[in-house]
Amino acid sequence: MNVRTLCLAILHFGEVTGYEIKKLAEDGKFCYFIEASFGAIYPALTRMANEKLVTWRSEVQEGKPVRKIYSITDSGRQEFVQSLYEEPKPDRFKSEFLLMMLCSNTLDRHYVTKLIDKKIIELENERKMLEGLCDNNKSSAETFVTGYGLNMNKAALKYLLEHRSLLEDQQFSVS
Amino acid sequence: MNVRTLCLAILHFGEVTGYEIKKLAEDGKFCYFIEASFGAIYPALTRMANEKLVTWRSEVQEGKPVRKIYSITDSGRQEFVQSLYEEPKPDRFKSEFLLMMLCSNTLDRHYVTKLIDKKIIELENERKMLEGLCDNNKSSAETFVTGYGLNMNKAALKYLLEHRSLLEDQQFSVS
DNA sequence: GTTAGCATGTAAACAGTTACATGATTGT
DNA sequence: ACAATCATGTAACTGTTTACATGCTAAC
Repeated sequence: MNVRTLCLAILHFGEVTGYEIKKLAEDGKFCYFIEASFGAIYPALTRMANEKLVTWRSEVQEGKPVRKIYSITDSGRQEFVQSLYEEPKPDRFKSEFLLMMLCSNTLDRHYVTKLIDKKIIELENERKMLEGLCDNNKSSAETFVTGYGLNMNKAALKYLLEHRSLLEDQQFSVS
Repeated sequence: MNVRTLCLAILHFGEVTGYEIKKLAEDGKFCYFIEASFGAIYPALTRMANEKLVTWRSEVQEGKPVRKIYSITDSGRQEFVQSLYEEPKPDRFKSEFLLMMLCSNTLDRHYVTKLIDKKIIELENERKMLEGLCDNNKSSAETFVTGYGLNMNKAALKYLLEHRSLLEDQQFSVS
């Protein structure tokens, strides 16, 4: 997976601007794929427009910058669907929080509690976001994917609440 | 998180070779942090040895290559613990599988079934690996972290089994 | 008055991947 | 025979991040 494929994937579901791609990959419906910065998205879109995988039109708005609205072309869609038949890389869950928890006995006890509290709030906010997404699903595939994320989120939250004492009641080393 | 911090984190828990760091970050106890290739790990260790954050000794083995066993130094440990007090980046779950499922109605029905079956086997293998890790935990922090991973794995597996019909019973587009 | 959101884009710098090189042993 | 495991390392390449540039609106 790279920024190119991410853009094609989002464009496969409808017209968007570069700015919207960023938002959708960050928070929205497409948050399970990769993160991408503007410095990666805009050049990718420009290159793909040259290669005729996407096209765009300008939309002038009053008091706001011009929007470049991108659409996927037939050859773009073809390349995208073809990429779906390539061997998927294994799923990965990565967490700096878990590294901190693994080393929690070398940290300050109150800092650990603060980190856990913050993580709980983060998970609750993510849950609200995901529940919002679930409400306006169109297809059963969308229901499956947003449901998957919500399921993982709830599992993490439940585990944290039930097992945080394992970390907070341990022996802390003095520094 | 970068390769440097990953190496320091693993060395914080004991002496290892570059080769072992790769394995531990791939499959082992440290699989929740980042993936790193040999081409990233070896130069990182060499650089950190120059900076006196780590040291190493050679171990000659018969019929096998020489092993360079790395240890963390006091200043290495100091830098590492300090990095644990920096704001953690949000956790992320990334999955090419979910992208495929999101687009499953444009794929071949049998291919979708095959992908789900493969994912189930992958999750079961991961579960066995994690259960192996859980058995030889030393601290409650380790118990917490391996338990977290196992909990997420089980939640994913359960969801997949209960909801796969959502994908397999949908209307597929003809190509 | 400052921050955040909307919106696009460039260019230098960097981190990390991929491919290659080497070589013995063990398993299929 | 061939692939896999153990084990270290280099170098070219590439993809991406970070920082900068621009500018208007709305909220706090």
